[in-house]
Amino acid sequence: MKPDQELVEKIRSFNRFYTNVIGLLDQYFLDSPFSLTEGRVLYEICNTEECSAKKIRENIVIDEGYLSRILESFSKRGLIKKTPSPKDGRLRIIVPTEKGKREFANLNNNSNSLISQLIGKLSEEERENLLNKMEGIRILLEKAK
Amino acid sequence: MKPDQELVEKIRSFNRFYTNVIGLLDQYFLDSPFSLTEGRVLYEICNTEECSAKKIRENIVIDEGYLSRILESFSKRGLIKKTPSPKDGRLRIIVPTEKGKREFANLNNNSNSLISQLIGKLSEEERENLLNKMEGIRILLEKAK
DNA sequence: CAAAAATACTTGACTTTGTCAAGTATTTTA
DNA sequence: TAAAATACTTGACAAAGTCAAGTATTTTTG
Repeated sequence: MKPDQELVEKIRSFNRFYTNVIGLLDQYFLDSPFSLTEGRVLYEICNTEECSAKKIRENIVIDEGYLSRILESFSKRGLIKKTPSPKDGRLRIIVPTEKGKREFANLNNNSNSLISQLIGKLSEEERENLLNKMEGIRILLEKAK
Repeated sequence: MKPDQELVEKIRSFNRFYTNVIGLLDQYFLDSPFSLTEGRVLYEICNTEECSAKKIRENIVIDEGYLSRILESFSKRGLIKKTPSPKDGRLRIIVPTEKGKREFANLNNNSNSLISQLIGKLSEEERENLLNKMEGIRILLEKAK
């Protein structure tokens, strides 16, 4: 086995493990009015200045038509307002309504409480430790890009 | 903001980041004859002694009927052999064929090369560092369960 | 400046993926 | 030994995602 091969296998093992962790944490979508993808879209809408479908697609990989329909559904549900950009008539500026913001906050709370649960049994020190490792991984992987 | 709230938010941020990493690494399924779920099932089949649908469902969350159909399709594609267990006639023992093993190895190679690519720009020291952090996270989260 | 190309979004038709519930065969329990 | 439980299968359906053509607007270019 090449020296690297073992490392790669261990990283894959971690990925399988962490895929499960994420899967568990995503359970909060089950009793929400949103699918996972809708949740991600809503996240982008609530965290992007001058949001548009174009900008959303810069951040998440999603089919243009599919996204268009999700936005249409959000609009019908009263979660967002779409208005043509005055600067560029091709763009639709997307703004969350109060209701949209509320539902997003709700979703966040549910997600947060699952995470709180996950780290519930860890001591303060262990939690810091966990976060340090996470941030370390991020720095390394971002560097590697 | 509660002291924990900030930590939770940072963990979520890492999760979003890592979801993307995993998404990128899962691209290797795109030009394979398997869907992501099929890949996971095949993984279980190739890594479980006396494998059966029951055992697969102990390791991955999947609808019983859906799994049954995936296994049926694997069988038709000549990737596995299903035979009733002599010990318990309700169970079907699943064994990968040579072809199944080959295709699984193939899938692994593709996945491995994407990971190699991911860590390609890291030094030996950084790689070890990365793995240490991953294993640290796993230990912490498994402890927290 | 007008025609062509590109961009942003929408829509229709379709495939894939996943779910739910009822059904069959076998084993375990009472 | 009848009833309940388990392991798997099947049919009908719903949700999620993809592909390609179409519309409106803007940018590029000869």
